[in-house]
Amino acid sequence: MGPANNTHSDRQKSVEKTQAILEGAMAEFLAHGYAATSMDRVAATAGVSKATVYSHFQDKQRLFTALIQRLVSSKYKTIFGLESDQSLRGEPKVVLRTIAENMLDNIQQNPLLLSFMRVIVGESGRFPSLAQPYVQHMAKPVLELLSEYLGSRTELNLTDPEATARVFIGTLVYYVLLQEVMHGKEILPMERDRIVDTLVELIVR
Amino acid sequence: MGPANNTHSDRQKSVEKTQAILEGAMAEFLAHGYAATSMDRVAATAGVSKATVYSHFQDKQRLFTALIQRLVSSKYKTIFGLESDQSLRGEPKVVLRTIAENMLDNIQQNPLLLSFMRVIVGESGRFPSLAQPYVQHMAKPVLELLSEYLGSRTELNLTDPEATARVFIGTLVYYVLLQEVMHGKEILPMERDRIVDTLVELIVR
DNA sequence: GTCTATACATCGATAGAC
DNA sequence: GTCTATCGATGTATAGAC
Repeated sequence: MGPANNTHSDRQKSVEKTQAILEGAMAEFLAHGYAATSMDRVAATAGVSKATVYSHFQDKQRLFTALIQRLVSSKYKTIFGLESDQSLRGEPKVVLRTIAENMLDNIQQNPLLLSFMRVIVGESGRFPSLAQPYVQHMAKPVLELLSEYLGSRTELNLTDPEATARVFIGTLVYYVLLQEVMHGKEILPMERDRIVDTLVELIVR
Repeated sequence: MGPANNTHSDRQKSVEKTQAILEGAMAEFLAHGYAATSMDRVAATAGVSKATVYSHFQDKQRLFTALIQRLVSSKYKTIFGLESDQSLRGEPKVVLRTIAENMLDNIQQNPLLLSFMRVIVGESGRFPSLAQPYVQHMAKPVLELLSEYLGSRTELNLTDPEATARVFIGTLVYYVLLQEVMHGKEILPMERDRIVDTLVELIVR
């Protein structure tokens, strides 16, 4: 299976290379951010030459943009474990606890998500065109689904379900941000159960 | 004791240059992040030569570190408007609302704080030695002061004041992060009064 | 202490062979 | 389509004059 063994379609090989380039780009950009990542390292990690990278993506900005948009619109939708409405059955107390624990589990078991948070926040100044898809396709669906749920459970007597959803998600995001992303775990320890307990207790009663 | 009162002390001039360099470094690093900032631009913005920058700070990393530590340990302590306990008098409902509004005011009227958030989060992977002072000197004092306050107001009947403080601060930080830092204002509008109202209503009752 | 000039490495991007 | 080799620009850091 050498490079000269292309008896049939080169187009098929091309899409494989595209995938390899995107995977190399993911590893490098998530590890080092946009500016500190070189196209040489992307090419090396992808296992192709630099010229091949440029034949698939016009320049560094477009490669970075393509990567982030791909991450935002497909794979990472499952961050919050909130894809379907199937998980919304049961007592609100249990449902909310499950949502919170799923979200924290997914992040804790996937270190790339921490890198993704660093990059998407760190580059939001120079790449507002990437921050907005993040808001549109990751934050918005989660907040809307949770708002809808909180509003539908009239027994909770919430005066502002949308704002309450922000409290819920915001508390969890800040917890991960402080403990994991900013390495605050040792300096400012806090068991995650205390966060989840408090959140559920404040909202459900 | 003015800076012009030195007949021929070069040591006095040196500290002025040091200050100029740090100001130039602040403008550049906060605007472009660590990797995308060049020492040439820092020198130009500071109004000195590049060699002078290197005579005051050994290398780029140490300049960046010195800048961030300075920002963390002095100026930006007032972010949350929570320096003294004087603002903690009155009904909890009023006190909590005031704290939240002060914090949001300070951030909204100081765009450099948004840049600071982008940089401190974005570089937290490669500079854990900077993220930790941030936790130590900025997040921790605020959380501890608020925890102490929430715990002292026994009429609130809070089962976990520390975790409740995390809910409070986390909601506000996430609100700023989503609306301002990540440019979510237009896509996902939310009046800040709704956030503050909901937060106060959940905690005080 | 501060400057100008420069050494040396690495960057993004491209040309030309196959 | 993919490679090797390379260009021009720019980066960090330093040498030497004053």
